[in-house]
Amino acid sequence: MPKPRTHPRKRPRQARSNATVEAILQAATYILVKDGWARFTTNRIAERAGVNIASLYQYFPNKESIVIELQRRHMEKATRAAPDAIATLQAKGDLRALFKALATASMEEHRAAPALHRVFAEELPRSARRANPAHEAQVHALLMSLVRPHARNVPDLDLATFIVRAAGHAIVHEAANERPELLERPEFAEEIALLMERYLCRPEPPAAKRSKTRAQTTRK
Amino acid sequence: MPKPRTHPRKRPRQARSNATVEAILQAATYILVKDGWARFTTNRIAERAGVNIASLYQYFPNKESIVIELQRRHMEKATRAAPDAIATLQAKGDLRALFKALATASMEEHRAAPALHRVFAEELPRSARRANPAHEAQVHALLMSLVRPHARNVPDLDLATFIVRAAGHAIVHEAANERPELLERPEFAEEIALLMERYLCRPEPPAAKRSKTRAQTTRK
DNA sequence: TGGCAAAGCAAGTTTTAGCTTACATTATAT
DNA sequence: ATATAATGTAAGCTAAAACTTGCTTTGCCA
Repeated sequence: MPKPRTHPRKRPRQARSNATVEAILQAATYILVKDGWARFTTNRIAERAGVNIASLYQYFPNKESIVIELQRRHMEKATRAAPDAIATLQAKGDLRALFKALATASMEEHRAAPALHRVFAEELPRSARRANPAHEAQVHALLMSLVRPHARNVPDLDLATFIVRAAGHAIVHEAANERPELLERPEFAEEIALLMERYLCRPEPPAAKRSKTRAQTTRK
Repeated sequence: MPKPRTHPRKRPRQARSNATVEAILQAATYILVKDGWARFTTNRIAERAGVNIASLYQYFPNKESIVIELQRRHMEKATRAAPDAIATLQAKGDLRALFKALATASMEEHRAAPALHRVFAEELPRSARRANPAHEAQVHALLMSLVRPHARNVPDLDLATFIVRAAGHAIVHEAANERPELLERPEFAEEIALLMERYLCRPEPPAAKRSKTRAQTTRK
């Protein structure tokens, strides 16, 4: 039994083959967005791209590799804008501003390619999903470091960071799917930022049971 | 061309056939949870259930109907517990307590069948998903009515409700998938409740630009 | 106890998706 | 301009998945 292929047989070298690859990816995007994963077949992709199915298999070893390339490109675009947004905002030193910027960036990203984003997040079978725990952990650590200096009276910062990340992502994602008009409203980003700020920046704890005023807890 | 079947050919009438149906659903659950949608095939289901594939097609008109029945049963179980939790908590009249109870209920539900829940939420193709906008709208309206009496200085309650719902659901769901141990910790529910309460129960607005102390805005 | 409906099954049929083979055409470099 | 690599395609193969047909067995009830 021939082991399943893992690399493309050829890499596009001339302009013509490059165009072929682009056509394939464009057709793949179209089909994925319009018809979903269930009807995402190599035959259909090749047909819509106007290239022969065999050509498709010259540049992609298998079906999965196509969707992986789509995700790679998407991620590339998405992460290009993030760092400077963070840097700019960290200077301001304001939790609210930070989250507003993050929310806005996320909203823009979703607005740019809402359907594709939905498919990546919801519709791909687990096998085709970027299982990238390292990246996830990195994001988590970064967010936590951003938040730490401004958090007030948060007993478990790791937990809080988890909550903030999950909530932030899901809110924008849900909005993109169910209420796309929200992505156009700046107040939406403001509300998200407010949610985060009020959660992370808490008043002095009720001073347990006995001590009424003390309470300088910054434990851990 | 024979139109695609939509109803089962037979309904189980005797004990034996009833057991067959149960075996099918049990096997379907197992496969869905263990191997995911991609390997969720009628042949495999029948094999694991120990029944003939043709028998399966006596009681289920097609593959989708199996997963739909699974979802129906799951929802049935899940919604049985909700109403009294709400009723009990509405009496208390405390936003924090309400959200803590809701979060706890959600956590328990996820804990009971985490894998199945994940599959329903993430892995099913759109065709097999319960597209039930009416139900969604109902939940939204209910939550908004629960929250309204306690919200303070929330300019757009509909938006806030959307945010709260999306966030609440996603946080528990993410936890179930990535940090299942959180589902065991009561503080987790407390943190979620805190997130909601602090977001919905806001201090008097900063009184625009000039007036320093006044500010009794409850606009809209 | 025999007749009939319910239940069950072996062994298909059909379709289609993923992928390959074998050959034809086009570009590049010398 | 011609050898050679790059690119393209027609026509399949293979396997598996959804679903049927035709028949046998089981249970119910008079």
